[in-house]
This record gives sequence, structure tokens and C-alpha cells, in this order.
Amino acid sequence: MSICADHQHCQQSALETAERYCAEAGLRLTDLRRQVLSLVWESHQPVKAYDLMVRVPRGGDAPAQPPTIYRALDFLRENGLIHRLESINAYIGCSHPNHHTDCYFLLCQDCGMAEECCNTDLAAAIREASTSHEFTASMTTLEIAGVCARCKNNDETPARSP
Amino acid sequence: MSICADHQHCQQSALETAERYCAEAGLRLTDLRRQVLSLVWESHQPVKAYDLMVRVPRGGDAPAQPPTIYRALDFLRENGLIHRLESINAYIGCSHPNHHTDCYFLLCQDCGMAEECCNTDLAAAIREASTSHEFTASMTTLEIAGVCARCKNNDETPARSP
DNA sequence: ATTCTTATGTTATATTATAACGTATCAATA
DNA sequence: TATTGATACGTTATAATATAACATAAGAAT
Repeated sequence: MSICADHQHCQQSALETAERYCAEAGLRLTDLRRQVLSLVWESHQPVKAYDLMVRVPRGGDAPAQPPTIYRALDFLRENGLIHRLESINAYIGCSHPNHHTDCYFLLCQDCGMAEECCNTDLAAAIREASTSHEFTASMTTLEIAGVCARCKNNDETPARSP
Repeated sequence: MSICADHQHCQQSALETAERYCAEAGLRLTDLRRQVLSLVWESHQPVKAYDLMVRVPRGGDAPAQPPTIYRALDFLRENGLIHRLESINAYIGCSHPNHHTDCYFLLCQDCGMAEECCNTDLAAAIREASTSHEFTASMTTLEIAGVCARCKNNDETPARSP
């Protein structure tokens, strides 16, 4: 499920990176935005906007409203701190903000884990797939659904099998 | 906008192919499903489910309800006759049903056109992108947003330029 | 201190999709 | 050809995802 040895560290370092990046780039990482980013980084499972909503307390009594969450998500997305997974309507932290081009996602249908990967050759092939059709690409979505290694193993060894 | 010389022909031949394919495969291409498929093929613009809904008259007075449309779309999708474009929540006819693996889409943000493409090398690269992470892929979504050649030309020659 | 911009709060509503259950139609066979 | 079982469709309700529009607050720049 987890794809890191120590997720607490993983989350914290993602936040520090974001902090640093925003400071350098003159971006305002407000309390709300930081809070949302932190929640997104709670795990490597993609998060739904409405699940975030109930977990972002605003002012004490009432929970946050949709625009509050979507605006924070938009900011984080525009600045490369999170990605949106189009095929499952969910959000996930970017593991390498500001040089996050050319990435793709492996989405495990069993455990829900999402892994962000990069691959220069693949990126080149995709660029070629655009240019060969005289198409000027600005944004690529590549999401591969399937079963991760861990789940595959679990599936294949339920007991010692009949 | 259009990517075929004669779209009337294009649509009709898509319907005939579907008809033949369903007959061979023992699938029931009912009136409703045929009607939806035909509407999807009205152009190379992806279609929204709710736009289809108002264009599918059922019984005369009331328009079709969402489940009616989504069930038809599901059937067409499961049998490779249409695709869902995840990044824009829309549907489009498949230009080559029953050997429609390994395809990707170019989505023009200017004119809305969607073009389905295939490329064996790219497909191989994507397979490798899964297997190299010990991931067993079952479904790939590759959608490239950008500007098509025609729109690019239009954009660049608004007049003879200042 | 004032002003301008950016961020957030708040209410309402739009868009996309599914659950659940009843009725009709089709196709196989008794 | 009447019966039956499966598949498709109708209908009502509601869930899930997202944005519009306008008011207020907080920051930043004179």
C-alpha cells in the first residue's frame, strides 16, 4: 500500500519542499492551502475533494464548503504541488514539484495506491505521438490502471491453494 | 474541425461496422443503443452524456432519463464501440472497434475536436512503463490536450499581422 | 492611512453519475 | 405456442463532483 519506508517523514518533507518552493517563487502558501496539502499527503492513496472537505475545519463549527477546497486544490495544482487523477476524480501530492513534467501514474485497482513515475524515453515517445500529427501538446494525462506487485502477490497466494 | 472528408459517410460506416460486429459477437444492438451510437457519431467532437439525453426522444413526450443514457453508453463502451475521455467527461465513437487497444487521444482545446490515434511503438513504451514497475496494467488512459494543426494556423494568421 | 489585490466565506446551483425497483421485451425450450 | 428466465428499459430518487456569483477579510504596496 505505502510506497515509502517512513511516510511521516515523506509527508513532512513534502511540506517543507512546498514551503521552500513557494517562498522562492513568491507564492502564498496560506494556512488553508498548507492544511489541504498536508491532508493530501496523509498517504499515497489519492484523495477525493469531498473527503478533504470534512477534514478541513474552518472557524470551528461549520465544515469547509466546496469552493474553499476547490480553490485550494486549484492553487496547489497550478503550482505543481499536487496532481489531479482524471480517471478517478481524485488528487495526490506531487513527489517532485517544479520539475514535474513527463510523469505518469500507476493506479492499483486493488489497494487504491497511486504511484507517480517519470520516464524520459516514454515522454519523448509521447511528444512524438503529438508532433507526428502536427499537434501542439500542452498537457498530457497518462494513467495506467491495473494491479500493483504487492496486490498481485497477495491475490496469487491466498492460502497454499487447492 | 472535422477530420474526415465526408462525415455523413463516416458516421454511416461506423454504424454499419457496429451492426456487423454486434451480429457476429451475438450482442444486442437495440434501437436505443443504435440511436445513442448514431448521436455520438454525429461529429468528431466528443459528446456529453447530458447533451445526448435531450437528443434521445423516448416515447414521445418526456426526454430520456440519465440511467437510460448511461446504460447505453456503458454497453457501447464495454463492447469497444465508443470511448470515454476521462479528462473532459465526454464520449466519442471508436474508429476501429474490436482492435481498439493501444490508442490515445489528441484533444484540441481550441475547436474541441478529438482524434483517436494508434501507435505500436508508443504502446510498447507504455507497457514497459508498467512492467518496469512490476505493475500489471489492465487499462490505459492517454489523453493529450493542446492545439491541433488547423487551429494553430488560424491562431497564427489572424490578419497579415502588424 | 489608503488603496489595490488576492484570498476566503457563503449561498446557491450546475454538472455528472448511480441506486433501487418495477415493467417490458427477447429468446430458449418444454 | 405458452412458459420461463434473462436481459433491457422506464422511472423516481439521490449521490458525487464542481462552479457561479457576490460579500468580506487579509496582505502588500504605496
